[in-house]
Amino acid sequence: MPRRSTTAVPPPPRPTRGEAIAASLAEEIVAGRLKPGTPLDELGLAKAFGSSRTPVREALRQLAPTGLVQVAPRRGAVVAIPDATQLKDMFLVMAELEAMAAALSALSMLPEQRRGLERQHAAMAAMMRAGDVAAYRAANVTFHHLLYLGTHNGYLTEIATATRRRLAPFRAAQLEAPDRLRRSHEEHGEIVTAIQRGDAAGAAARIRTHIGLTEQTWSVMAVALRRPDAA
Amino acid sequence: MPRRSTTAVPPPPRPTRGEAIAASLAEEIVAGRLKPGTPLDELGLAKAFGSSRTPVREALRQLAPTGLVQVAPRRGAVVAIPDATQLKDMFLVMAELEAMAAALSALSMLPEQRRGLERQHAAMAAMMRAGDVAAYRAANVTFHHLLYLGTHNGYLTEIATATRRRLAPFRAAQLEAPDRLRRSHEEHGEIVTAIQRGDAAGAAARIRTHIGLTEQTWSVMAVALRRPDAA
DNA sequence: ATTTCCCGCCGTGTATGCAACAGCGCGGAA
DNA sequence: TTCCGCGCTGTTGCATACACGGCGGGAAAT
Repeated sequence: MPRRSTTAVPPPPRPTRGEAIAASLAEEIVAGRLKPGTPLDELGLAKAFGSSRTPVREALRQLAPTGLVQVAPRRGAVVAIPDATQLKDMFLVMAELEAMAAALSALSMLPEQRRGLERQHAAMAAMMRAGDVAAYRAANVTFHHLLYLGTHNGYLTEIATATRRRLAPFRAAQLEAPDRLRRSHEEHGEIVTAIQRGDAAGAAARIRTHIGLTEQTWSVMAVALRRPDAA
Repeated sequence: MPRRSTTAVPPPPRPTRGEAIAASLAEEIVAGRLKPGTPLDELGLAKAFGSSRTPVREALRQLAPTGLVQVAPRRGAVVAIPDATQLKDMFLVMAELEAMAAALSALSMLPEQRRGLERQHAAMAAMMRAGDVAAYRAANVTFHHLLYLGTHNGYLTEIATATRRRLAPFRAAQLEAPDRLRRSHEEHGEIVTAIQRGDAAGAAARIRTHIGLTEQTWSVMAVALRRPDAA
């Protein structure tokens, strides 16, 4: 369950209006309902959320550092459009972050965390067989999040999650590729095995491959997504 | 000429008031002039900066995700106080990010970047010999930044810089330790050599050690910093 | 017809005002 | 004397108002 986890603030007593809007917008963007390039008009959003411009502005400012939206000083905000280079950069870093997470998890996951990972993996097997892409995708987020938590490193968890979120809009369709679901699950299996074995290097290597393949799969579809305005 | 609004070309045309305040505050915090735990009163800051509360609020909201300040929903903002665990987490991630940067740089630095790195290192030798800690510290930031730039990976540069900034307030005194300046420079030398040799693994290993030692040095002084100004 | 300049509109940046909440000290009761 | 409740004050959250700047459309000149 991908819960927003800031560094170490366990009780978010009462979310402020701006935070609520930020969360809502982030959700919309990550889910792909707000497409890259969409202009985010403050007044429009304000009316949509039934508030004034102030909380909307705060939300946008809050989202900007996450990379989900891009704000130009006097020209307003749009849903972020990373170019191909940036995406490649992010995938590379992502692979390393995940590798680090896998390695750390292999070493320091607690027994019940290991069981949880195993359970998650098993559950995904069923989804894979059923061809339920939506469920698998959701479960996949959890799977990787379990890896992060296994590191017992809050900061790593934080930036890995952020990177994953930021990449999410561009991986939406990635699991749709015919054989991808099965292979993804296979790769997960190898990762889990390595982790259970305490094989840090092996787990890291396996997940690098995993992300690398994900990236390649994505590249294939990238062309289609590339030109939003060429029409 | 078709208007090409590239997204990641950051010469900020005209910084807005909020951004200026955010930058200023960040500077103050990183430099250690605003100590962790200091409450950041909106109205007070507004008067200090000669503006209204609005830009100050934006600045604080903007700074919160960077981790430099912590904002409690209805209780205002304070200069961030990471606990020891968080700091350890961050140092660990930092070490890996730098390792990754060093490895990538070893492989893909351009000739003139390599020359620049060498030059920077040479300049720091002089500062080291002169015992000019302030200059060395500033140059050190540049040194590591050159490493990031050498990767030609914008995202890595981004998060490594962010992490370094976030850690900065807690390393302010770190180079003060007697022999640290000389050893730091020695380690830099080994890193540079490995990079020039194209030895990615070696560079990564060297810099892991470098950061690790930094962390240890820091731990020693942590005790002193822990007490909230008992003196 | 095309290009260029100017003007008006829309949207953002900033200031101010109002309401609600949090912290805190004071007074009263046990 | 100590503990609890209550109102007060300061600060934040949000809304509204005002000013500046950018952008696009239209008109005029080439």
